[in-house]
Amino acid sequence: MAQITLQDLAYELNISVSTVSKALKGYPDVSEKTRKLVIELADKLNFSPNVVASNLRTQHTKIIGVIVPTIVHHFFSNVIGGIINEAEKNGYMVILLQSNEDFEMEKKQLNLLVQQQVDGILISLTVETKNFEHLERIQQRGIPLVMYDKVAKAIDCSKVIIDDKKASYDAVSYLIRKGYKRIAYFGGSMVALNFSNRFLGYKQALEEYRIPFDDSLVYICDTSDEYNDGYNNASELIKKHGIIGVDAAFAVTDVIAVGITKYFNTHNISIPKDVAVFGFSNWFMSSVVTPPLSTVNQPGYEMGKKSIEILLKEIAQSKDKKEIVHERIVLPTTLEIRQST
Amino acid sequence: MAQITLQDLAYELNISVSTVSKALKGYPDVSEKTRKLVIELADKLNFSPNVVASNLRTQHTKIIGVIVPTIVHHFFSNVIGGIINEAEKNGYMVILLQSNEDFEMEKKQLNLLVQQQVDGILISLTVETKNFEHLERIQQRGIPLVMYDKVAKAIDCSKVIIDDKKASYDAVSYLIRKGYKRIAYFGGSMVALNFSNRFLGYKQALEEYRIPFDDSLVYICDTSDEYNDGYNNASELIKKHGIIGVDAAFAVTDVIAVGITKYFNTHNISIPKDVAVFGFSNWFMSSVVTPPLSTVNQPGYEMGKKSIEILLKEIAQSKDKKEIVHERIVLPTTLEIRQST
DNA sequence: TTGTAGGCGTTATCAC
DNA sequence: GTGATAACGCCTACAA
Repeated sequence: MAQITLQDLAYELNISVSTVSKALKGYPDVSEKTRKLVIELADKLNFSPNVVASNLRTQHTKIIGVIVPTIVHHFFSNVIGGIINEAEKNGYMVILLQSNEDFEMEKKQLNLLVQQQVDGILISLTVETKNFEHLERIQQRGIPLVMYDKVAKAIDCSKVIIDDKKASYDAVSYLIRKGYKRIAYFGGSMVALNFSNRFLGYKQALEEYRIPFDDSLVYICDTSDEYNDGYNNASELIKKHGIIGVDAAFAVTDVIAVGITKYFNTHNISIPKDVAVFGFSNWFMSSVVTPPLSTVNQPGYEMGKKSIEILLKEIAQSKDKKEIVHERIVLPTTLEIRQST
Repeated sequence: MAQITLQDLAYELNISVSTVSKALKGYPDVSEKTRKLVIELADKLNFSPNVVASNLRTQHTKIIGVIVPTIVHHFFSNVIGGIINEAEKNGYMVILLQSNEDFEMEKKQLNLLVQQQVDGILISLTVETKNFEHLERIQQRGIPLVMYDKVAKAIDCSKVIIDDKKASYDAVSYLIRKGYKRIAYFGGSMVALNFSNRFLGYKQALEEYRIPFDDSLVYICDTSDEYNDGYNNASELIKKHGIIGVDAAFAVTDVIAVGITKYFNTHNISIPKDVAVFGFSNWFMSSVVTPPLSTVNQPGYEMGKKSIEILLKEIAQSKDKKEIVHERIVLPTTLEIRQST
């Protein structure tokens, strides 16, 4: 079934293609009568404009590219939801790509997006990303770029993040103020900036409240199997310190915290009486485990929404050749206190 | 920063545009020497072909459109993951749209995808979708269309689904064989085909094992607040039947089941001793609640993967003008038996 | 082996 | 108010 084009309409009505085009786009300089005629026929024939032709002509695609480390992830799927909803409201569509935390993939995908002539790019970096030439190349091309969640300091562009250090500082301070003194830390690979910042927040809180930092309370979990690693490390923790050597555990993700919870629950360690547990992210799950988990509320949807808002603004600015000023948005996190602390 | 084009390369090398094009695309009829020259220069200048121009010319975009009811949903984000991974492996990109269970949105989005000249469309229908003209129009246009999860019988296209009726029949049969006789049903709106099928499976199992169907054991939960509605309906259930009038609850989603679990846990009703609980979907969460939930394993990733495999096949067939034969894939579900039953 | 030329469907400029 | 014409950047017969 051949697509029907402006030409077909023009031919049918015995007018020129340009008039048809103008009529359809509501240009003022076409008579009411012909406009009606055109629109009627277009409707009747179910005309659907070919946007790739239009894109070629107008030099923009109304498509934005989004790269995300992993889609199947409560936080990121929220981000994506925020991005897509907001994009659509503004007449943009989203091409979604998943880097799987693979640096080479990230580079390749950025190229694909460039070739696709996307109007802008939203990216959360992989953990591996230490070299930023591919990102610089995007900027040299003049394609607006906004980073979210996992960002690169070295690149001068708008960024939307949370303050990981502060968030974990807040959580740990809360624990301390509640009277907990021996607070274990369950982290993820320090290679990831987010995680190392959360560690910094942990240490800062200890310091500020003059609680000695104890290396033996720090456990690093494998991020690819957080639940079981949380469980196993909780077991290690208790083996080493017993129930009296530790009174709280701060985990850097909810899944780790849930693993810890599981271990405690199955080994007659009462939460929070024997040991309190604090998570990070506020996944739905954290509200339904027993006991419900105190956690850091990480605003994924807002992060997506804000990111694309900024991107869209920069796209507009760059089209108008206005100077674009980069923003750095730090979204507030809050503590969701439940029964585990 | 102006994009660099084939013309620029041609000019620079003093050869024709078509030779450059051929060289870049590895055509056999260009000399080794010029090919090298071209590729070198392209690399040096960081040339990136404009695929929208190419798309216009070749009449395909290597983009497929995906419409999903909701992104922030464990099952669907798995589906999306499967789609995107498989698409990328085959050189396709994905435009992701979210219908939010809104029929008008669905129609509009389908139009957007048509205008965008996507090579194919993957869709899971909204609950509201009772009229299928918009889908027929897609097919009239000759755009390959595959439906997954929520499909329309009336439309003749490939479909990838699970057998909801059988899955719930299996679950309930399992309960019966385990000795449970008073099995409550916690469903979702019967307007949704998936849910009404699950209800049918429930009834079929009862029938087959000659257990009388009892209306008062059926509870319909509000799908927009499953957790609380599961909780509240569990309360209703116990209010009406007490602990002796019911010995199991089959819920049509894991979230409902978790709500039920919560109610039982907080009201000293022992799972599974007093009442067993069975869920549906096998979200991660179901494995970490207390007690771990028996549930139906619903293969989201595979559904996405299979859907796009079929779509890609049909795209190829339609390009080759081969006759395309529609498939109907019913992905197997399994029972994940844990400690709640 | 290389080049010429036409066209994909739309939009924008400029004449009429 | 309308229409002719020239791009946008690439691909591909076909010709040289």
